[in-house]
Formats: sequence, C-alpha cells, structure tokens
Amino acid sequence: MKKISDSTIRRLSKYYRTLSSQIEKGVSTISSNEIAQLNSITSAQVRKDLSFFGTFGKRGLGYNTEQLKDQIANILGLKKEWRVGLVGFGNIGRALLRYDEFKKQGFNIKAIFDNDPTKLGQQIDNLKIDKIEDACNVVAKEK
Amino acid sequence: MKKISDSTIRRLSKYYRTLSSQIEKGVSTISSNEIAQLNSITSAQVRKDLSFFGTFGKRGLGYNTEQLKDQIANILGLKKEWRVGLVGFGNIGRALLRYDEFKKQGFNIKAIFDNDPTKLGQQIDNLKIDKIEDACNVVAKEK
DNA sequence: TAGATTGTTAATCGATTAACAATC
DNA sequence: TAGATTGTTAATCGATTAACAATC
Repeated sequence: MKKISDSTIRRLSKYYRTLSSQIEKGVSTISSNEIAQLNSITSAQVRKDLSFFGTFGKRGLGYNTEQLKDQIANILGLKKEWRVGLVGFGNIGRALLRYDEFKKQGFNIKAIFDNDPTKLGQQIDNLKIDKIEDACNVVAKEK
Repeated sequence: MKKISDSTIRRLSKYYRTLSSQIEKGVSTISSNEIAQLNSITSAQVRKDLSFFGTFGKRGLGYNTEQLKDQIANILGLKKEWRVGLVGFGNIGRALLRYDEFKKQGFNIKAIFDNDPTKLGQQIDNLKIDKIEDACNVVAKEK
C-alpha cells in the first residue's frame, strides 16, 4: 500500500467535519469544489485525497454526503473501539476521565498512570493508578 | 519576509525541547547532526530550518545549547506574554484555568466563555463568564 | 443530448536532502 | 595546520494543482 501523507489524513478529518455540518443543514449531495471552498483549498486536492482510498463520487453529480461521511469514518478508524491509557491524573487528567465525548467517539480509558507515589494504587472506576514507568509494559501486553 | 512553512515551525519547537533536555543533562554544545538524530531527521534539515532566521552556530564547533534554546524561544514567541480566552467552562475548562504551567509559559487567561446560560455572569478569579457569541467581539477589542 | 463533475495524468511548485566551499 | 561542522547552493523528491478524458 502506498504511503499516505499526514497532510492527507489531516484534511480527511476536516472533510469529515464539513460533511457532518452539511448533513445537519440537510445537504444530501456535495461536489469536490464545494468541499474545497469550505476548507479554502482546491477541488483537485479534495479529489486526490479521496482517490488514495477508492472512488466515492458520481461523475456529473458529486458525492452523497451521508455515504462519504461514512466512508471517511471508516478510513480514519472512527468506527473502531480504542483502548487507551491516560497519563497524568491531576486536575486535567481527572476531567478527561469524566469527559463523556471520548467514550462516545470510541476511546475507552483502560489504564491510568501518574508519577506521584502517593497516588499509586488508588482505585478509580475499576482502574488502579499505575507508575508511569509501567506504561510501556502495560501497552505492550495489550498488543 | 519569506514565508516560513508550518513544518519548519513545528520542528523548531521540537529542537527547543531537545535543547532543554540536553541542557538538563549538562550538554553545552551540540551539532546539527546530534539534534537531527535525536529527532530522526537529517542534519541538513536542521541547518536549513535555522537558516531562515539567522546564523546561530560556529563552523567546526556546532551550537551553544543555551544560546540556541534562547534564540529559538525568541523565534517562537515563547518569551512574550499572551492574553488568551478560555472557551468552555466545564470540567476540562476549570482544570485548564487552574493549570499553572500555562501561566508559567506566558499564557494568561483573561476571559472565559461558555454556552450554558446558567453559567453566564458567574465570577471566577476576577473574570466574568461571557457568552460564546461575544468571544469575537472581546478578542477584537484587544487588538 | 448537453452540462456537470469525477478520477487521473502530467505539469508545477515547494520542501527535503546531498554536497561542498567557508571557516572555526 | 588538520579536522570538524556550519551555512548555502543545487539536485532530488514528494505534494499540490491544472487540465482533460471518462461518464453520470
């Protein structure tokens, strides 16, 4: 498989948001040129980016917004469940653990790490706080 | 002034971290090749990136770590004080407001915005929570 | 069919790298 | 001076864009 550049992936994620918002507005069909204008780039760029992954449009018509959004979600792995580790359990870490949007997007926090010895071993939601040094081992075990 | 690419800026910020950690280890001089290896890139890339902003090294010797770190800090605007607005005052927003590292890095939160009507007008640390719709106006007034 | 827009090739542009004279 | 490494030019590589045949 040919190497896909970072820039392409980043743009794909922008197209995804564009499609989401157009779908909310009730738009069911969109051209590469419309997507391009909404992202201040060229339509050739949009078509090129998509072409790395397949052919999703209809010549003369453009793209079905729902379908294209769905296909980009697949490309970006947005449908998968991800088991993730949280590193740092201070105020921000705690807030992130409670941030439901992650769960909704398929990111499930399955481990917590911190370097404060007084926090080690503490139990939160079935999770025990681990030493940061252990992070690599824990992740390796999951592979 | 010639346009500097995003990639260059992103790398500069990596060099900055590399220098910080080398300085901590007591390293006082570094070559473009050493910086490159620590960042998995070529030495030509490092020298090219720096060359957009001036000449910082000594031929035959390399770069003084302290000096180069300082000069990159200037390039990246790390010495400036920044007045910033916080958008969203839920759990994460609250944690970010209390995160001292921002203040230390020169980012001073001077306004808070949220879209929850029950939060509007609340007073936190001398700051009144504003409507998100007002964010652009508030920022514009600062310019 | 005529008009529109895709998917893709070829041309262009910009970023990375190799090479080397300058010089510490 | 000899060795090392910079700063910069020129060559290479890869990403963006223009152009257009295919086709809805």
